[in-house]
Amino acid sequence: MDIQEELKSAIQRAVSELYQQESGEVSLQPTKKEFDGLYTFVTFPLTKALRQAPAQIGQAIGNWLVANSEIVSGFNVVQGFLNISIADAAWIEVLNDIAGNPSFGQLASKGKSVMVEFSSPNTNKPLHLGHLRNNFLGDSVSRILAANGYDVVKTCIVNDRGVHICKSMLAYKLFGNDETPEQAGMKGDHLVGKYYVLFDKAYKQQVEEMVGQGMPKEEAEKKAPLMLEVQQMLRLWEQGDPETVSLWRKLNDWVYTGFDATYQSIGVSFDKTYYESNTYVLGKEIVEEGLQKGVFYRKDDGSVWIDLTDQGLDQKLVLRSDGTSVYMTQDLGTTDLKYQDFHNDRQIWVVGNEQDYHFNVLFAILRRLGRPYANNLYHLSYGMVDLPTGKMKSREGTVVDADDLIQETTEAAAMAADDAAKGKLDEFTAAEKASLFHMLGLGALKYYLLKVDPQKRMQFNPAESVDLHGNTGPYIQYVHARIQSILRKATEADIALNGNISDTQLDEIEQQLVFLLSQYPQRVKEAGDDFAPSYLAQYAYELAKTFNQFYDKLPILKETDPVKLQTRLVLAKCIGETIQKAMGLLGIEVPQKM
RNA sequence: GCAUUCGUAGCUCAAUUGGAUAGAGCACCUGACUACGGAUCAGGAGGUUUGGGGUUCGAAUCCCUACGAGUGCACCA
Repeated sequence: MDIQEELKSAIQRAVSELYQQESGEVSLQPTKKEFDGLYTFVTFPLTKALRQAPAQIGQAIGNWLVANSEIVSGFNVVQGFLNISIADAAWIEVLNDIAGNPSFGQLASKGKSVMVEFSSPNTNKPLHLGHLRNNFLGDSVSRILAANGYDVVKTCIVNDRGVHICKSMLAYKLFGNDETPEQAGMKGDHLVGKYYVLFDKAYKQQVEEMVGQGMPKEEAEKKAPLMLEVQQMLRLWEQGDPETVSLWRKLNDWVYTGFDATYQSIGVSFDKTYYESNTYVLGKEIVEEGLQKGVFYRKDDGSVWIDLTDQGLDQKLVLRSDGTSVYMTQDLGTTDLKYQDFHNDRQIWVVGNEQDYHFNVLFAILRRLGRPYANNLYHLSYGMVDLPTGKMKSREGTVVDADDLIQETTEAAAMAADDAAKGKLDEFTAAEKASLFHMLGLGALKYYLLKVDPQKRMQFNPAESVDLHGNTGPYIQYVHARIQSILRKATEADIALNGNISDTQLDEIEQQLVFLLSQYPQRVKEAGDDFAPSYLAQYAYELAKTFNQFYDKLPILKETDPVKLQTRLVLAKCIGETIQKAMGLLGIEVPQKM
């Protein structure tokens, strides 16, 4: 039973019977805590059409509902707000429905597919905090879309070629002495990152020396021997020079091994990985096509452009005068390629907001080219992650490394367990403990990054991110463990959960909990519509918090009335399952014990 | 300069998309049957939603404006 839908249609009937008018779409909102009731109907919008005072309308509809709807048990009117209370019997029916539906919250298949592209790292350095926000968002949005009934394809485009990786390659060639990750005792991505930093140091030094000898800085930056060598290396790579290519392979392989370990550690995977070294030449045919269609135009020097000034955008280059492609050309090509590979109904990119303009232009071009998919593209843009000390800058060494961060949060969880778990983990093996602490540490981190609106720039406070109290991942994980403990005790006491609860009187907080549970599918939908994991983070917290209040207020196992005992156990079980599902959509696992 | 995003408690974030007395957590105070798991719960204090104007029954939310912050405006990716 869907109480909300029934209420809506009941209100529509009320309006048409009482006033002989159509109310149109009825929208309900949760009642504020200080008032009685769980659903609120706002009557202000009806005042004009019905020519009555808001409170009068509320009274009339309220009376009608109590008289004509079985699910409505009472109401009160405050100004123009009609607060509606629902009968216990209806809540129990809802709870029985939820308890009997294993796929509660999984919405019906849409018969449509969506591609989510995220992560998309460069291969010259390890993943850092900013990447984590990206990965967590992309992974979570993929799960949310799947729960919304889409077939989801997760992709990653690895930027494995270009000047940046040549910098690491050159530094390795000059200073590396054939060092391997094993010898260095480092993950491959960290080792390659080390040489990237070394390059930058050596390069800066060269530039400084040249400036000291009187050369303007800009000129020195271009003419520094190291930079010239990097560019030569890139040319050699493009020509397929065997030595260069083999060095490139070696370093990239190390990086991939390192990335794989990180991805596995954070629980992220992809259905398909594209490599830019394979796709960077794509898009030139599209430029031809655009010229023929008159979407693009060629300048005298041979470069190709599109004029988007009528859309408030600029003129944009799509092909250089020497015939080589730019970023935009490649993205046109890969977008087409991805569509040819999977024919997804929608494509989503999880990319930082510094590329907002790029995606505006990309989508505009694809629309003008008449691509059939062009109206179903979406850039999930997210803000940067700042440190309390300011902005992260990789060259200044102020980045927070992803692997280090996960290790720190895991250690924090382990330390907290020492004084909090108090013997509950005694039967755990060392490996089980390690995996639990990883689950908790990662849960803290993911929750911390996902609970805020993606669009907003956010601040990362290391101390807060490992906090396990209050509005945090571990708080919610704790509630799940707590519920499992209760259910275990029930089993030990031979209390069977027969699932179907008979009518009984519910406490206010129990109603509140069933109400929250019943909201879950709608939250899943909203999170999918808005690509907003934060909705589910908040939902999980709200559910966990309300459960704790319930737990504190009412006995469960100590309850003597068998019907109430049964009701509370089923309620607890459903809350545990829903917490697990909601957290699962954030990519966060929940423990049986902690 | 142009474009764009943002500005909410001391700090980090919410606010069901225009609804009621703007809510949580952290930090700070005060309390809770020797815990059905205290990684908890109850309470206190903390706000002119950056300032100013407008729209309307009603604005943190929409419009205008000033101020402040971020990002983008490469024949880089």
